[in-house]
Amino acid sequence: MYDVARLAGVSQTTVSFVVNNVTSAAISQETRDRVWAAIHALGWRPNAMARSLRTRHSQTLGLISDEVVTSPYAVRIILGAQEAAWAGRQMLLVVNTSGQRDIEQTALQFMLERRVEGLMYAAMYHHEVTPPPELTQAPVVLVNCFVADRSLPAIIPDEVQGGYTATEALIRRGHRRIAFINEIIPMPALFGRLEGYRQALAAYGLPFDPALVRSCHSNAHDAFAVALALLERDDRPTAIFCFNDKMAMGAYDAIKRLGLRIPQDVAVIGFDNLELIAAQLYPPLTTVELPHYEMGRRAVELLQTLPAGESLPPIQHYLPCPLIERESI
Amino acid sequence: MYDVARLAGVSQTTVSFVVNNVTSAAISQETRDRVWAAIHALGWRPNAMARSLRTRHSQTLGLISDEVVTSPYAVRIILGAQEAAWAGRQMLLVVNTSGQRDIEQTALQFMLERRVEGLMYAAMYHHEVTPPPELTQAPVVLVNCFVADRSLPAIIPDEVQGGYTATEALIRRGHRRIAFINEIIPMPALFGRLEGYRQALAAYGLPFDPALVRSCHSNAHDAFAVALALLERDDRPTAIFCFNDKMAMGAYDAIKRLGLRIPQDVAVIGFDNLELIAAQLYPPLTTVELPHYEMGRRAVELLQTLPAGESLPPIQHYLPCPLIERESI
DNA sequence: CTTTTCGAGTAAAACGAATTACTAATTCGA
DNA sequence: TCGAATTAGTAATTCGTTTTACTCGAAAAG
Repeated sequence: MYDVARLAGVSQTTVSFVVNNVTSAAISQETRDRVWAAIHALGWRPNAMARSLRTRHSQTLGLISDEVVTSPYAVRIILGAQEAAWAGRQMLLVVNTSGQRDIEQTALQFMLERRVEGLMYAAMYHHEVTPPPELTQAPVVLVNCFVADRSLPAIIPDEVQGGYTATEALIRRGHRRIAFINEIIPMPALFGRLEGYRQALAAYGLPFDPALVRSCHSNAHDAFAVALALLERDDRPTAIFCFNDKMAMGAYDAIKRLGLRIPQDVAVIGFDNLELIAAQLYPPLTTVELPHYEMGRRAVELLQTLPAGESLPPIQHYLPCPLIERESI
Repeated sequence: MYDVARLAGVSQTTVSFVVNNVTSAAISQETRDRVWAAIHALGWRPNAMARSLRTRHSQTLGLISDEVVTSPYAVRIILGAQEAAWAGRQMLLVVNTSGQRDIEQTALQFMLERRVEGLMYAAMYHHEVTPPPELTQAPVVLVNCFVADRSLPAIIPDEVQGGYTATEALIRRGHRRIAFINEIIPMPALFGRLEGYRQALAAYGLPFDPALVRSCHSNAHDAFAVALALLERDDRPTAIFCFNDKMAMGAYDAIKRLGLRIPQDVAVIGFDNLELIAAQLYPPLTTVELPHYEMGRRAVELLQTLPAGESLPPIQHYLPCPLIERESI
């Protein structure tokens, strides 16, 4: 900056004023032009560290994730966060901990040393977490996860509404016997979606038939077997709500194996909206989307609106899971 | 740091020496203990910006990607880069440009202002790129892409070897009539894999039959039609090499539709190793993996080994695409 | 004519560490 | 017993900016 000043024949202060467009300082247009010319001639570029040191603003947000980065399920959390950060002229510092506690700890230290202006702690799938206590040394928001006592702000998908939406979409298509192939490992999604399924049935005056609700591990292969069993009953369901798209893939196989057509004979609806599966299946799969992008975006926006020095109130933000209509129902 | 020094009854210099474990300075164990005690009592944490300003090391690498972050295809580039960066005590600054030129430009400025110690410019799929010229103001390496004149170092998958490996795997299983459903939009992968396919046939003394090589858009639906046509010939192939896993998904549908079995009647091999598809299909899909993780890792390692101030020689590093054996051949 | 007020800029003090060049006290070696 | 070496530490400078509190001359106001 001193070099630029010398070349432009002004003081370093003036260069700073020109670069930052400081309105309170009166600098003539002529001088501004000379300064900019000098800047370009020298190829000078401000040093963000010096600037941050002085202004005490790092313009940086930290994102610590267990596996989000790896998993196609939730990469969009990062994208949403990154685009929102970008809009606020901030950069995103990303660390994937692969679930290792020590990495998590160190990553947190690193980010705090870099004076991040906000922290996001994200999980690959919606579940309870126990983050390190230092997390609260910067404004923090949990993404796709929550702490047991709900003492930290969190952004999570509204699983109940998602289950309701999926079921309702089938009911509206005239289905009365709707099977639900659920996940078997206990997790919020399992309970929430089941609850939504029940609420939708109740809302439309349909009976809840326990025989139509099955559980298995959430992969195509296991769901194939369950769907087959379900479809070989005399009073087979006319629609299947699958806990996720991978299971829907298995259900497709079962339906085709029995020579039935989708959606004419059996409708299928999934959950997750994994483009790779949902859009590639034939017919394309109607599904409910987990609002990953939206969660990332909202998280950053919450952090950005925060007055300096304060932390976010421990509100649990439930984000809706929208219906993605394709051709399977 | 001054506060810590005061509490410990030493100078700020001493605190710095203790914190950084400076061996050239002789500080008694007793004093060290007192300093650490003061640090913990005050909850002091070094300020990375001040440190970087003074040391002129940002401990940061930048990763600019077009869509990598979004796409399940290549997220692993980031993971590989991040883990390698982590191993070198560096952090990764990630920006996804969504292919927009202006975002790319600004992101680059931001990163240069933050004095990144290295830059990676990554693409979602292997193709030619024209990055902004400022890219070379820091050591840079292209990942999964290259420039026309090969004047920048790049890390790219060895498509030819990949095509060869896939074809060879089928030949070794005894297949003699091997179809290849290729991508139709011109790109390095298309030409490379075809070349590998031809080389493998030649190496094993098999004739190249143009009738067995078809092209279509790389999605399940179009590949379904092509596979069907291929399998309805009198002299149908006993194996199909698909340009990618999505197309293999379509081939599976076609084979099952015709009542044929995989791999007994027709073997299928894919490319990409998209866990979501390859592992969920039945039978699980044997495929060739694009070394995304490895590319990210190698890129960072190249940057890390670089002496300060120098830039990498414009070597094009071809990384092998390993065979992932499952049950479809 | 003074006094104010502008306009156009400048000097100097932070920001929070790392680092260099010292000092003062002790120990060692012959 | 005296100079050299070692031990234990400190003062002051520096990194590259932002920002506050000036200055200095000219025009406007009274």
